[in-house]
This record gives sequence, C-alpha cells and structure tokens, in this order.
Amino acid sequence: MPPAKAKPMTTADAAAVEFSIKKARRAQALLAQKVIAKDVLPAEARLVAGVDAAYAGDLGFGAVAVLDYESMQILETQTATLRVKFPYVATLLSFRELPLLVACIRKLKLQPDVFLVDGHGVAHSYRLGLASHLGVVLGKPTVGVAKNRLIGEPKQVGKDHFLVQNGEALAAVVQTQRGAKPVYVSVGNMVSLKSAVNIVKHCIRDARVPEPIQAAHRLASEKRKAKIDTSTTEEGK
DNA sequence: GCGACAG
DNA sequence: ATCTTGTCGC
Repeated sequence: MPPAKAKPMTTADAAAVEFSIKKARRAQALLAQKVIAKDVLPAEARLVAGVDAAYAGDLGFGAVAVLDYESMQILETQTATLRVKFPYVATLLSFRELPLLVACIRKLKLQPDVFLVDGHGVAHSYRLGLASHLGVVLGKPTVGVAKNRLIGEPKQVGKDHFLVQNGEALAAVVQTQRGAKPVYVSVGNMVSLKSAVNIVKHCIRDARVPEPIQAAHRLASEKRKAKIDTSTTEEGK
C-alpha cells in the first residue's frame, strides 16, 4: 500500500482559506465583545480542567483533563479525534483548534468551574485568543496560559510583570519555575486577571505549565502516538 | 514594504 | 504544533 502522505494545498484551497479568514475576522470582532473580564465563578473553584491538542498531518487530537482543585488529582479525562479544516494562522488559532476542544469537552460528565487553555485569552490582536473564544462559546470561565508572546510589550510594574499595549495590561508574565521561561497568563472569559493568575499559580507543580494543561498535553500526545503506531503497523487498513 | 507572529 | 540527538552555552 502506498504511503499516505499529507495532501498539498491547491490554489483553490488557498482561495477557500482566504475566504474563511475574512469570515473569521468578522466573527472575532463580534465574539470579542462578549468576553467578560470579571469574576463570574465560585470564590473557591473545586474542579479545574486543562485542555490541549496535538496533530499528525490533518488529524487533530483534542484532550481535556478535569482535576480536583485542592489535590490536583485527575478525576476525569476525555479525548476527541477530528480532521482539521483550518490551517494554522497566527491570530486565528482558535478556528483550527476550537472544534477539537469543544468535541472532547462535550463528552465530560463532570462540570469544571474553570478551564485552563494552552494559548492566549484577551492578549490577542483582536482580544479573542483561543482561551477567550472557547470561553465565549462554552459560556464558561476560561484562563489563557501561553508559552510565547503574541502581542504587548513586557513591562515591570512594581514587583509584577505584564504584557502591556497602549497602557493596558493584557497578560501577566508569570515565572512558574526557576530558570525557565515564564508563561503568559491572560483573561479568557468570566474571570479577572488577578484571579486567573492565582488559579494558575495554584495549579503549578513540577512543570512550567499548570498541571491540568500538562495532563491534557500528555493525553493528546498519547492519542497522537497511538494513532501513528497503528497506522504504521497496519499500514492503515 | 518590512517585521512579528499563540499552537 | 511537528521533525529529532547530541551538544553549545550560561
């Protein structure tokens, strides 16, 4: 059986993508207005979820892990595998990844108080990063935890560090592990930046990213590897 | 026009 | 994100 290789993008596909991008921009402008940057969640969360995704060609693997807020013990996990339609375009990440996250979250039996997402929230060109987009779609509290900067300039305010743009603190620069690069925490939805930072810090254990996201990352990677192994061993029959 | 650019 | 082992630097 001939090797299943990734299909190259035709000019027609490229045109379709360009069209989608226009619609996506429009959607972001509308959804961004629905973001609530205030605490609309329990004073003390009991269940925290982490979401992440992995890819293998045009296959995407979404994963979610629900942990007990106090013990950081995993209580439930779910995954979902989908064909990804949208390419990766900086500032449009959610249109590629959101379907994967929503798919696995829909399978949850437990109802998390807040979702930690690997990507920015409002620290985004149109104030609608992946975390915010997911939060608005779900109508649930979400926190953005990005490993790299997208917009805003690093600025120190007293003892704290933020990513600032036009005098507005869009994200908190948080040193989660000594000697490691910091992570950028921003409001996703229904949570204040202050609370977002407290939640992330509480969920830090031995990794640079909070445990819920770390758990989801492992799950997505495992799913990806399993799929690759079977399609390699059985030549995808 | 050039550079930057989450995952 | 993904491809990949050892290796250069603080």
